[in-house]
Amino acid sequence: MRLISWNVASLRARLPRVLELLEDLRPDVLALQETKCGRDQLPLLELAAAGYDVVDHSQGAWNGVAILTRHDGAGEPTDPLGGLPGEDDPTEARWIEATVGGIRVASVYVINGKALDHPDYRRKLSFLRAMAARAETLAAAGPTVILGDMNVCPTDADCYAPERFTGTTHTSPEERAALAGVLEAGGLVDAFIHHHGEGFPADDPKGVDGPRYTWWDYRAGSFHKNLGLRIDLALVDRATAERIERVWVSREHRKGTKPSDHAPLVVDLRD
DNA sequence: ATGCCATGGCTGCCATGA
Repeated sequence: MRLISWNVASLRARLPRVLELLEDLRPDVLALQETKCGRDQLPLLELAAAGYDVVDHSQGAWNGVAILTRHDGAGEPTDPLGGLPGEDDPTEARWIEATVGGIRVASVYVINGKALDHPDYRRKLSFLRAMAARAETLAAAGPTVILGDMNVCPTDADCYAPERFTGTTHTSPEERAALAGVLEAGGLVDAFIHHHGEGFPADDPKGVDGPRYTWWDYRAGSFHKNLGLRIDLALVDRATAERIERVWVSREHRKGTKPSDHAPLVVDLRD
């Protein structure tokens, strides 16, 4: 079973690249973030023609998450739930979950936070606390995989220049503790680290398992200089972690025409 | 210190991103 997490930064703008990924990698599950379109604007016909069903939690111009499932894949999505229980602003579309192939799968786009003294930063921490509560509930009920853009670098090794991020979002101790709280509450592991260990190098992005980072700024040639962040994660329960065959980042899908600034994170599970 | 690039919304810029 193959699950992929990808922040596409507009599904409509990225549709050719999404269709390319579906054909190239044939995931059973594709968790999308930042679809940035209303439900009535989703390219359902094109995705169906590619062999995929969609469950979504859409807002309009901002945010938006979805879970795509392959028709002949691990199973149809059942019991979709849009919105994170306990989130402080339900009008922001940042969480969708559904059961696929016996796993409760969530696609999440965590609040950016903007700056440590911005109200959104407090909301980011609050959102992560609500995620922890949800992770605990889901993991108690069965196999759980939370895929998405966490907007937090778990450690300094997940940031190309941690010294430049002191006093900003994404690397603050509070955010890291809040993210760690999600893993602790659910008894989950970071699939990439579980598979590769903390020592996976950030300076060999062209290696067989791809880069450590999942995001690079569009500007200043950051991608080609490998100035990136690892902020897109797959959080999985310990039993499901035993099924991990490979976890890797597809650098190829960050290249080429009109790429997203995020690369897809691929999780391959043994059946 | 700011812009670098890219998206959407509303129409020549502003908001957002990480």
